Amino acid sequence: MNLKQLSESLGLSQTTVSRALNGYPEVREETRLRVQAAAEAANYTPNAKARRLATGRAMAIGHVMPLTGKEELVNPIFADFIAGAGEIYAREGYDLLLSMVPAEGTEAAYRQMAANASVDAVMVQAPTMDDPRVPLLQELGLPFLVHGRTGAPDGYSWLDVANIRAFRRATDFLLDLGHRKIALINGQETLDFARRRRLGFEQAMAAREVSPNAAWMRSDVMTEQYGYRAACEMLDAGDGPTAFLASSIIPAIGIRRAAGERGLRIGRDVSIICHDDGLSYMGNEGISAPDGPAFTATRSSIRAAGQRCAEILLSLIDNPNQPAIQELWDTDLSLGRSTGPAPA
Amino acid sequence: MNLKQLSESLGLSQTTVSRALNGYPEVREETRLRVQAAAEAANYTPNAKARRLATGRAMAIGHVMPLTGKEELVNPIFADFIAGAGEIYAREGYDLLLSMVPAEGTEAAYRQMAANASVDAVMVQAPTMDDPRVPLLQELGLPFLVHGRTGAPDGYSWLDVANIRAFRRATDFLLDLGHRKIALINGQETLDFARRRRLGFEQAMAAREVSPNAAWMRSDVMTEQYGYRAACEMLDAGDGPTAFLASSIIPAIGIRRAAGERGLRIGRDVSIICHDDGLSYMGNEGISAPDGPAFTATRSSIRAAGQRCAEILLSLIDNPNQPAIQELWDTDLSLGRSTGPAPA
DNA sequence: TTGAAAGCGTTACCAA
DNA sequence: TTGGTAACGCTTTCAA
Repeated sequence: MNLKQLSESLGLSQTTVSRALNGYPEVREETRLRVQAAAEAANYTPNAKARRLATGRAMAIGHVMPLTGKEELVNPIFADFIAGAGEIYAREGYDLLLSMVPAEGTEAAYRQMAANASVDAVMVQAPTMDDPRVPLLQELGLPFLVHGRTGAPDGYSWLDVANIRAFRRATDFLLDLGHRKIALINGQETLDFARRRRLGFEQAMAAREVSPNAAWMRSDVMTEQYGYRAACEMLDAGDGPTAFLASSIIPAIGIRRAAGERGLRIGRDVSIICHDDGLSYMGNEGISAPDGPAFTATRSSIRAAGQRCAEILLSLIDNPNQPAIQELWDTDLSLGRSTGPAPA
Repeated sequence: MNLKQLSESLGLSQTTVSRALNGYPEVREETRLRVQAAAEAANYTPNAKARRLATGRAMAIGHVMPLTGKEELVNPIFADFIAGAGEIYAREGYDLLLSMVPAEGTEAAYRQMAANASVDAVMVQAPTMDDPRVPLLQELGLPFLVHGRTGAPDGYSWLDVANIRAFRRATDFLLDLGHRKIALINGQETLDFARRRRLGFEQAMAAREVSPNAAWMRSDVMTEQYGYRAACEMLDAGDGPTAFLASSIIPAIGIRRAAGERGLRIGRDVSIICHDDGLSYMGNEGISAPDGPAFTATRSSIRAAGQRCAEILLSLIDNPNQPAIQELWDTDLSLGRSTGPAPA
């Protein structure tokens, strides 16, 4: 059943039927109802391909996932974020176009998308301090939303979690438990969030006049190896940390392993907290078992972030000239679980 | 630049230019070259939207990822598989449409895709023994390829790894090292591959006349919790297994944790092997650190499987009436790493 | 408030 | 081997 047939069956023109179905105001209400009923009855769905051609809109959003050689894994949070965003896309009739490309190929991927107008907008994930995608997408004139921020977070739209606050809180939580010997297993500081997280950690420590041990503040690509080795070094040096604050679940798994091998029980001898809101897709995996690390960002909060990001992104398509939208989200803290008692 | 302008600039008809560019045989070679050169020079790309309408083809492949409540995570292997498949799709001009939906919503998702013809074919992942998607997609007339097999693997196309052989080999490997007390941490047997893997394990054990301990053969949703608890029980019962063979990396992480907490060193006191080729997307995460579990399916082999699956799927679109294609792949074994010495 | 008709940019059929 | 032209199914402009 297509528009022509439907309109003929109603004794109306295609124009009127189209207008009625698309919510144009110049249709008599009675007509609209009649049309809607008929469309429903005939199980009519407008042909997406024809609509795309006629409107010039792709009715699709692009998600590009860069894969670097170092990455063993994809951030599990990616799935929740996409699930949330995809829900909104589907509701609004948009498709989600995914391309996973080698990191070197991302620019080409975006250019391709722009060239053949296969997407109406793009979601940008895991931004670096000086992310080249921002100027690129501006040049291409493709609407985009950054999940996270770059070093110069102006002139474009983003949604970010309050990383400084999240890490200040997480650190406070450990301090409240009596921990003083806290290690920070952070991501690379070329990523905006890593810098902010360190700041939050430092602020919380300073507020209690606890000086952080420089040897316990690490910053690297967040692999399990990294977490494992860092924890081994710290724990084997004697008088090691009683708590670890990790920037992702991946190194936290390594930390847990290092602790386990030394007979240290998580939640008893050593505490691990990790915060992973999906801003980093660098070698992350995830796990949130009881007795494992406590999280400061939950699956549902990440899904909600995905939804909100999608909403903003879609609104950007319709109003390309509006001022940039910038939203700072507070983290959905779910601490207090298995983080271990205070040291004596 | 569109076809009309290009053809006018060449003094040819749109028809001829279109034919030249699309490799139709009835074009004089000289003409074709001239057209191709002009297209190149003008940086002409056919408008995908118009082409879709004219041909009726969506030029897109659907990947539906069901999310169940139980899943904490997405299989990391999913990324490699998609990256491989996406490479082929991109090369052939196809888009990858991803939808992550709650498990209950998958049927609706497929019906939607079929109804508005938004995809030309569908990739089916993680099939169960009696997967309803197979008859559904047959009913919908949507070409599809199953990665894995259902219990009745006939009448449709699939690509699967030789699970029996993979597990026979992995078990042999452990037996060769001298292990006799081997635990099998398997997935649910509603999944075809889990049954096959058990068979492979049993065959290898039987061939050496080692009788498996029934208490050490587990089958469940592959979460870390599951692996952790199973390993705890086995290790705490006294005279526990010296080696674990896991059906996914997720439970392997739990096993490793249980071992660590008991002061057992992986690769010294206990061996862990896991095989994860991406056939299960149920709560999997992945990790392949040295000194961690050894894998019997590597990232590159999974990527290759993704590529091959994509090739087959695309070929199915063009020849809808050909007999079903069924390919059984051998696993790219990468054993021999950190699996631990034989017990005394 | 409704309708006729002109796009949108291809592909594909039928003639030449 | 090439060209004219009718689809493809919608949206949108212009008239009524």
